[in-house]
Amino acid sequence: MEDFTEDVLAFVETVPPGRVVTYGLVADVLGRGGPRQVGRTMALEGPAVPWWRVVRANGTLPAHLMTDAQARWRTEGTPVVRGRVDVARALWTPDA
DNA sequence: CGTGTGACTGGGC
DNA sequence: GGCCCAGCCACAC
Repeated sequence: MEDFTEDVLAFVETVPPGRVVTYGLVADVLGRGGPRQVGRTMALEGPAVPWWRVVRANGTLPAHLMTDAQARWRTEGTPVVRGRVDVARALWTPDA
C-alpha cells in the first residue's frame, strides 16, 4: 500500500479553491488512518500542500494558523462566518 | 516490538 | 459556550 502521507497530500491537492475538507473526512475518504494521523501528516507535510483547505470539524484551525488561513480563505472566497469556515456550506467531497 | 505523542472527533457533564 | 475523557492509527525512539 502507498504511504499514508502520500495519500493525504494527494487528496488535499484535489480540494478546489473556496472549498474545504475536515480532518475526519480525509481519513474517511482514504479509508484508513484517523483525524489525528491526518493532522500529524499536515503538521509535517502541510507546507507542501494547500493546508488551509483542511480544517477542524468546527471550521477552525490551531491559533498559530488562523491568521494566515483567514487571509487565504478571504482570497479564495471560502464561506467564512465570524472568522471561521462555514463548514456546512464549504465542505467538499470527491463524490459531490 | 512496546510506549509516547499528535494541525482530531464525538459524547457527556 | 466550556472542560474532560476515550478511541483512533501512523510514526519516532
